[in-house]
Amino acid sequence: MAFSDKQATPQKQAVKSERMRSAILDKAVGRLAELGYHATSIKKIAAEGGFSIGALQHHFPSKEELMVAVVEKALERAERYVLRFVERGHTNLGSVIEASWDEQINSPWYKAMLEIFVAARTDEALRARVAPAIERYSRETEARLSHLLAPETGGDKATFLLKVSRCMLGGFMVQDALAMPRAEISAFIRRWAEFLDANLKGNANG
Amino acid sequence: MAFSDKQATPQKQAVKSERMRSAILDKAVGRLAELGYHATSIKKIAAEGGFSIGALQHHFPSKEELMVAVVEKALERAERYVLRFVERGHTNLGSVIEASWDEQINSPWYKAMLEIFVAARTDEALRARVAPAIERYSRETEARLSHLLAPETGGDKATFLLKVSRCMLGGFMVQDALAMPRAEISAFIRRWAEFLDANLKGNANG
DNA sequence: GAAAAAAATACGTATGTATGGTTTTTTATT
DNA sequence: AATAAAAAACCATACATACGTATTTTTTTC
Repeated sequence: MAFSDKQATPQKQAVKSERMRSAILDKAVGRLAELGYHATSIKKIAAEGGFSIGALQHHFPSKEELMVAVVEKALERAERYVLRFVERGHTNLGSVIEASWDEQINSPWYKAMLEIFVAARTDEALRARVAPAIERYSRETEARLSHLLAPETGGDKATFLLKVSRCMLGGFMVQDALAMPRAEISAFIRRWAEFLDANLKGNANG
Repeated sequence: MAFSDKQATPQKQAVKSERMRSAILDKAVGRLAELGYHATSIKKIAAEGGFSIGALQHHFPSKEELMVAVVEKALERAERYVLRFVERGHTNLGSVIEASWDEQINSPWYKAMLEIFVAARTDEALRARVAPAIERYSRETEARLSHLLAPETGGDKATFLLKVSRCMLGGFMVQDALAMPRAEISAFIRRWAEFLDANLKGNANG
């Protein structure tokens, strides 16, 4: 018993630590999605999350460190989402995109990531930390998808249109969706999904 | 002489005022594009522009007022740009888009507008002021373009793909272009332009 | 001399981080 | 096995700085 205690307890700290880290990240994402980058402060995250500034600083020594961690976790989630879709056999891009609009783009994690991306455009140090994660995600996901998505068309065109769709949804949310009623938004997304499928089924060039 | 002076000068104040207004807007755009929304302060604009905070406050009583003015002027410029293109007879969307990437999306005015859009997502008051301008721009531009762009296809599909392109370029700049070498960026844009033209020349369904 | 424009300063608030102290968990010693 | 030392996790406060705006004063235009 004493023996097993000594072997079991050494993980207690690591578990607690990981739990706190995760809680901080969740709160950070919530605040970023709701308030935006420039209104999301370390103090607000701590206060609203119920943990101290000291604890936050211990796990993420600076705001930059925290933001990088958010992006990395958000990209992991996005990667898992797309792969899960494809591995289930949904090879038509249209339905993937239409579902992504609700479940991905409009999720707190994506919105938080977007805030950080925009901040990174004008923050050299932040961009240098974030860019590799984006690049890796983009490369790996596309490589894995290229032979899974619509294999009869070679996958190349599908991969291209997936990237286009990703950009399109992101830009749409930032620009147009800001001033558009819900019904129009989903109609627009649906039309794009239909356009995609029609374009991928018909021919194999591209 | 005194008489002619009195008649010539009554516009002096209005001219000066307009000049100052325009100078402030230009500096604001420059700072927004370079530093981002949260690092663009009234004080920095004033200091770097060489005018006092009082002058700035006189023309734009609040930061929100200034941001709204930037968006309105930016949208005017964007509208003029597209219309000029089409009125010159460039009816193939691909070339419009390819040129837009360099001349529009990567211009300070667009970058500044994007910063404000993103800020507006989480700033209810700002969004309420900005949304009508976006909506008007979107509506009017598309209405005027729908019968000018690729009229043989009915214009509807072309208008749709123009909107898609706008969103795509915006999202691309925010997300992917952040971590992409220049050569890859322009290759991607070119491929999209070619895809557009192929898609609009071939058939008229959509 | 009245009005508009521009300037200067002051105020309250919030930010990110550095610092020093407390508690909890782990490791080492006996 | 018990306990002391070390390390990791957590906490509270202080500091320098920057923000947007309100206020008051000066200058320019009419």
